Amino acid sequence: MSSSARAKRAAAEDRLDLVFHALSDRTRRDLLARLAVGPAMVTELAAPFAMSRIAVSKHLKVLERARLVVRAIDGRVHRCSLAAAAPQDVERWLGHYRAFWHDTLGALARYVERDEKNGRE
Amino acid sequence: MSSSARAKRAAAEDRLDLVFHALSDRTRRDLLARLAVGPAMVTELAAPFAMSRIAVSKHLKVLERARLVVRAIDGRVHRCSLAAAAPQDVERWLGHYRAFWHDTLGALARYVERDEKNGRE
DNA sequence: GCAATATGAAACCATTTGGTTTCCTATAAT
DNA sequence: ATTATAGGAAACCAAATGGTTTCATATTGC
Repeated sequence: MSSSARAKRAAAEDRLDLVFHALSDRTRRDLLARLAVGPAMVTELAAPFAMSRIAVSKHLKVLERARLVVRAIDGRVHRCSLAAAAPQDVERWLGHYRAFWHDTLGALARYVERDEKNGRE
Repeated sequence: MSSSARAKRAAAEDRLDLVFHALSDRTRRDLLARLAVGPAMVTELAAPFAMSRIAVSKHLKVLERARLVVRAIDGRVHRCSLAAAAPQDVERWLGHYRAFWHDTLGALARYVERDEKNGRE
């Protein structure tokens, strides 16, 4: 149980790595913005950018790994769309800091405390 | 005006790059968590980690560049603390996606629209 | 069947990243 | 004055990033 909890925690950390890294690139944020308007295929997504289609394709893969984007393959067309579900772990993580920034300190301190108990490393 | 608006926007984008990148590393997130408990000097911050002080120092520099952490030099001691102010741009950015994920689509579409008008690129 | 299209795979390249170790410089403390 | 302490700087290294180009593979349209 403690071991599975640790495993789950490690996975959540990985997800945070993936999501934050995915968001740290302007091109990828632009792709998300475009996808927010509606689904699109890869070529369509790549068109507005001053870089090769392959480069955009790689960015899409990063977004997919972070599970921010999903892809439905239909014949030769790959239709990409924003993942419907919010990244809960990210929201949760940021929530603690928002609490800190807004009402100064309490919530995050509690978070860290809980964290220690939960057998971090 | 439109040129200065563009410049400001580019700066905001850079900030997003910096902040998201800073958050994409587990060590750095752990540092933030530690700092949320209270200010600390570099050696103190480095102690719990299985890496050199210099490595932690570099991570701190990344957090500083993203303006998530500030440093007050007092004699030979560098006292680091969480930046008091929330990264507004980040909050704003995420806010739009939160809106999308929660009430599906509307807010983000509006965001993108406004974005186009505001002379992106 | 054949040409055009949508896409990925592989190999490559320069730069950045996350680490290290080995110095060097201030400031304290005794 | 000497020694211990807090810290950065520089040089280095392996691995990951963000690009590229070239080639390969399905699918679709005629």
